[in-house]
Amino acid sequence: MTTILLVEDDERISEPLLRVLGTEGFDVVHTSTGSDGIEAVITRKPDLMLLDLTLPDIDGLDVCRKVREDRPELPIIMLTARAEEMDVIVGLGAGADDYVPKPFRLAELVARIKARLRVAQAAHQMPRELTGGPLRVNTESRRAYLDGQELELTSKEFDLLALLMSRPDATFTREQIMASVWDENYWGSTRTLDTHISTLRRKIGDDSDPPTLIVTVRGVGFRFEG
Amino acid sequence: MTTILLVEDDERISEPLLRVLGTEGFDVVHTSTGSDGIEAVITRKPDLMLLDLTLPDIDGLDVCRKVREDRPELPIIMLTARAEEMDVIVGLGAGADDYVPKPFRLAELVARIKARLRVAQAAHQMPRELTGGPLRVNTESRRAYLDGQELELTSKEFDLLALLMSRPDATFTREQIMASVWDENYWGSTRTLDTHISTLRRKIGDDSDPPTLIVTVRGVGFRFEG
DNA sequence: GTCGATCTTGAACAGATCTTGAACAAGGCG
DNA sequence: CGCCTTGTTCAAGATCTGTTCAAGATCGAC
Repeated sequence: MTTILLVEDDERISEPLLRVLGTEGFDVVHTSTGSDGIEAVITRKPDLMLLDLTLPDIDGLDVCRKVREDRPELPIIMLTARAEEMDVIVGLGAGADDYVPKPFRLAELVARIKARLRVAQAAHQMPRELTGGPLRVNTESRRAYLDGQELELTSKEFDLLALLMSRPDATFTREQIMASVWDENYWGSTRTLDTHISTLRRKIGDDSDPPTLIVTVRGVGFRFEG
Repeated sequence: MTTILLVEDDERISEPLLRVLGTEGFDVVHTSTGSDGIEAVITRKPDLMLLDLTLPDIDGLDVCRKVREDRPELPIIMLTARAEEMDVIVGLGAGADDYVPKPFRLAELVARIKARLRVAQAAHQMPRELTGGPLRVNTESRRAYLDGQELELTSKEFDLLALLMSRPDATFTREQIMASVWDENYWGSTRTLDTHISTLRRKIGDDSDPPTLIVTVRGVGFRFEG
């Protein structure tokens, strides 16, 4: 569950926001003051923070800096009263990730929130892990594991497995696979692909008959089933 | 000098933008088509990319994805014709860092550009001290230690080791290493890299067979395992 | 310019990896 | 069932890759 912290004292803004974010499936924590907001960052560990620039107690920029000390990676979106203020904020370099001038369209803010969350996620789980069945594949380190134990795959075998596992349950045609794992215009008119599928199946322990992990789609290609 | 690449075919938008960005002290490269844009990313090495969603040749989203393959860290700001399109873009997850709906205030766009550059810079700062296994590397003093004892590394050897250790367990392709330690467009079609890996391994005492610190990923490149 | 350090290059080797064809198995269709 | 097509497996050999060495080129300090 994704938790969003909203620090905003103006109810005319917070009320509709809470409603929309709720329907979008987010878990929303709301505070009206900066100090409560800082506390909530620690206690509620939000995935993203929406921060009003003008708060009754502490300046939003100071809240931002304070939060940055503890959670430098937390995505923070600043809500500013006027677009002109953005220059100032950026100049001050408080460390917000995004700035949305009020008034804003709710859909736009939601889009920005999702964009920010996606970027944060991408940056954090940089090791792109593909899992399916007993297999785990890390495309960054180029290692593959069967039941937690590392497999010794060759380059082609790894590419092949990673491709199939990138879209589990999707059937890849032989042409697609050749174009992706081999060269775009390579045309080994032979049994090359089958041989690799064969050794790969053996290495990943897919020895039932017919195989259950890498499934043959006769006349078309292959499919990975997690 | 900070270089910004603007990919935009509509002159009513690009013309004022070029002017403002120029006065802001940026070095601006302008292309009108997506394919020229992709080329400019490689040849001009921009620090940030402004990308129109609708281009005469390639869809802006495809340009974005293509660029992401080579330069995953390049900040990309998408210019979208209408705010409503943002939802779509975000949903498609092409990997832009920010989305600015047209029409936009120039000051706001400039603010966003500066914010994005600041974030990118902060994220890029290499940690001064890298450790892994018996090795410790200080990128500031450019010294490396093996079990606390200083190593005598040449410049290339140091860069190579620092690069590999900057992301332990990540496999770097030969191309990535050459682009990073040597020049972007250097193409020593020879065994240069291997020779350096070889001497580096000897110096860091990685003499088991196969080596355990700098691991060969056959057909791809190398990986540091701490 | 000279000298030493560093970097690059090509050759030779070892070994891993890939490809190929053949033989066989399995499915599809009349 | 018989025939054709398609997929699987195997072993052999071709090809590709990485390692190391030694020599030559280049660079930088003096």
